[in-house]
Amino acid sequence: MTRREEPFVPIRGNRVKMFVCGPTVYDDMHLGHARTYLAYDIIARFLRRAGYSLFYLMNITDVDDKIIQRASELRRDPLSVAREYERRFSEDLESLGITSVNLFARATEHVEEMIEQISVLIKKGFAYETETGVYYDVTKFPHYGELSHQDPSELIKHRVDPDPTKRHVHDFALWKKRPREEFGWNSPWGYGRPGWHIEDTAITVTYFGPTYDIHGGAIELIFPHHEAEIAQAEAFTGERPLVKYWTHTGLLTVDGEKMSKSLGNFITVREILSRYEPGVIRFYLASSHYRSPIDFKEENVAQAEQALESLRNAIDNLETIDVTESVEDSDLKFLEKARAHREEFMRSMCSDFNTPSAIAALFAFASEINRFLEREGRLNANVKNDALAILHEMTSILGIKKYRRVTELELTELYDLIRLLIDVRDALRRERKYELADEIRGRLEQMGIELEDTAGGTRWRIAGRPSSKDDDRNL
RNA sequence: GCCCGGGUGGCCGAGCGGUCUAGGCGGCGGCCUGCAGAGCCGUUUCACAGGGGUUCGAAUCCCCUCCCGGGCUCCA
Repeated sequence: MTRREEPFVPIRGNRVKMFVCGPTVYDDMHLGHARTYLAYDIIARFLRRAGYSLFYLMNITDVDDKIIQRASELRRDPLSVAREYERRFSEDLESLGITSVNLFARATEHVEEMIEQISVLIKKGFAYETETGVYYDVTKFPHYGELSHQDPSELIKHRVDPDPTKRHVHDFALWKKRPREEFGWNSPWGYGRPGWHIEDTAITVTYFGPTYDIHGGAIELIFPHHEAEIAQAEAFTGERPLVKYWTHTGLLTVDGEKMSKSLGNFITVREILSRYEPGVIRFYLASSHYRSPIDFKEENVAQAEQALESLRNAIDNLETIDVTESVEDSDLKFLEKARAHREEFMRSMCSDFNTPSAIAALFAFASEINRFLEREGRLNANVKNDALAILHEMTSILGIKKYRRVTELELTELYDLIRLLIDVRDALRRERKYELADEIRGRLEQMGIELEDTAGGTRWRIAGRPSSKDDDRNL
């Protein structure tokens, strides 16, 4: 509300309640959506890692004009269309590694609560009924517009003609009366369906009560949606604030224009994931601060891919470094540096979840590893484990650890076979029979298997994918 | 019309009053390597839309201007 960064103090102990505006399930998720959900996924991972007990709630808008329109185009039942896209949404979240949401709450399963809230709002004089529906009288709520710095009387521009039965043009619908043949519910005000804004307050008040810690969503929702949420909830419960910390993600644009369904300039998560692995997309999006706008260019994704690869090379280097029992001064120094990089990483994340700055700390660590390896060529075993744990902590907050999507190749026989070829080739190399050795490497490469000779032995990997030794099930 | 953002070196992108440089990608040169890859070292001339101010000192604060985007239907 203050538009400033403020110290984060949860309402109760170390418990944090976070709500993020979820999707309207009538089409597939695109990169713009991914940007927002990814930002909150990282925030959630970080808060948990920082010791907070976080409950992350997201709504699913499964009743809405667009779904109904879509359903009628397809001549299908709106609810089945909603369920289908909800399922696809979950699949997309999963493939992006967005696993931090505790509970998804469907609008259609909270209609009772919405009706109750609307009844109370009418009783308290904040809402009124007309022949077309029930509306919230924004003049009754003095704080309306405070979050987005809007003066209601200045909101004069309308791209759609306001409903003529409303008292004020900016009053918003709580309940829309609709004919029987449409998808809807019975209510004290007749058959119809709820307005869009009421579902979130019904859901958050149900699960979180009158006030909670963090509310997330994209900046485009700040007005009127979030204003409406505040007006509804605070009028209903009589308590304020509804939310202690409001956060808004910046928009993803394409050629300077907002990526959106209506403009048709969107690229779906499924599409982009057919070309890049999830870690790359996560890294790309995390390379900008969550509040900043991002102008999408595929070449920048490719840039991110390069950057991520060099980071992962450093991780590989640390994982495969030779270990010794002895502890050298340089080992201790290295560990000290590793801890300092971790501190820097966490400090960045504490500063309004500054992922780009946190990533810089990660690169500093990577460079530390490579330089140490170059200089020392070995590392104490315990120090190595500690350093790897630190690295794991950092990469798992961002969710950019390596993915293993080569399940068809997980057959140990195949692994053994590749290893055999590598061993044979190494023998040839020792005998300086480079032509044959290079032919083996070349042929394997044609098959999509890349070899890389290092001081610690030959590594291999599936082209464009993380190295074989990586086994990441916990992203 | 009103309310918000944003404009940083070839590209991406932090910083938002002062210390030495953010960081990355790309380019170039070198080292290492049988070669390749990876890595390391160096380099890519004094970057901050423009103009005024405030200040000992501004990319960072104030004012004005320009450009781009978002909101005031629905939209992450």
